[in-house]
Amino acid sequence: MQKLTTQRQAILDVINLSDKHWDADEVATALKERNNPIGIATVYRGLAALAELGLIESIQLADKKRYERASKDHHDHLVCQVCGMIEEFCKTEIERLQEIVAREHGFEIQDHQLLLFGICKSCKTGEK
Amino acid sequence: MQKLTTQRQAILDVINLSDKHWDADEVATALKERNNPIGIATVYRGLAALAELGLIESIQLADKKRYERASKDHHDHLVCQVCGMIEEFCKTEIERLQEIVAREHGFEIQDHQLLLFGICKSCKTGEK
DNA sequence: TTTAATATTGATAATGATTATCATTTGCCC
DNA sequence: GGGCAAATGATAATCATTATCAATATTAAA
Ligand SMILES: [Mn+2]
Ligand SMILES: [Mn+2]
Ligand SMILES: [Zn+2]
Ligand SMILES: [Zn+2]
Repeated sequence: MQKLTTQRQAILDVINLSDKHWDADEVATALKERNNPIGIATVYRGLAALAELGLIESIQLADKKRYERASKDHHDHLVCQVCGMIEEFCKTEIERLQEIVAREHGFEIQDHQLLLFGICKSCKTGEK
Repeated sequence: MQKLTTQRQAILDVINLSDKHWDADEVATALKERNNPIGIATVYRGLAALAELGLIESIQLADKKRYERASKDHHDHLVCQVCGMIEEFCKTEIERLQEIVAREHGFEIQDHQLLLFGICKSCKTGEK
C-alpha cells in the first residue's frame, strides 16, 4: 500500500541520522542542504507514509507534529517550556498501568502519548 | 491581573453546566443560543484567561484545544478514534511515577498530559 | 465628578501548519 | 511500449488561533 520511494528514503535517511525530533520544515531544509530538495507537500506525505509503515515515530505537540527515528525503545517525553528541549524517558510501570486503565474501561488502546511539561535541568540551574 | 468580566463569567457558566470538553466554537454557539452572543476572539481570550485563573481546565488535542470544568479531581483522558468520545480516568500511581521520572531528570513538572487513543467500549461492542 | 491611564471587547485581517487539487511524472504489469 | 495506479510538486485552500485596532468599559488619580 505505501511505497518506499526515492523521496521517502531520503526523508528517512535524514531522520535516521540524528536523535532530533524533526518537524516537516526542518526535514525539508535538511534535504535542501543535502542538495536533494523535495517539495514540502511530498515531505508531509512522506512523513505520514513512513510513520504509517512504522519506520519513524511521531509526537503531536500543541503547534506541530514532530518525527523521530523508530529505532529506539518506546519512550515518552519531557518538554522544556523555556528552551524547547525534548528529553526522553522510559517508565515501563506507567505503560503497564495504562493497560490496566484501558481494561477497566473496556477500551482498546491503539496508541498513547504522555507529555510532561516544565523546566529542564539546565534551564533551572546555571542556565545554558 | 486577569479580570472576571461579564463575558468571561458567561463563558464560565456555559462550561460549568456540563461535563463536556468544549472547543471555542462550541462555547460561542452555546452563548449565541442563550441569547448572549460573544465575539469569537473574546471567547478565545476568555477561555485562556479562565484557564490562567484556574477556573477551567484544558486539554490540547491534535487539532484543537478543549476546555472543561475545573471542579473535578485531576484526571487524564481516553480518546476514541472512532466516535471521538472522550472518557476520563484517574490513576494516582501514574501521577506518582511521573514525579519520580521528573526527579530522575532534574526536571520540574509544571503540567502534564496523558492521552490514550483507541477504541471505546461502545464502538468495540454493539456499536451505536 | 472630571480626567487620565488601563484593560477588554469585537470585527476582521493575518498567521502558520497542514491538507486538497491537479497536471505531470514515475514505476509496474501485461 | 501502452495502460494504470500511485507519487510528486507547485500552489491554493482550510482551519484553529492570534494579532490589529478602533470603540468601550473600568479603575485610579486629581
Ligand atoms: Mn523521542
Ligand atoms: Mn476531562
Ligand atoms: Zn530547558
Ligand atoms: Zn467510540
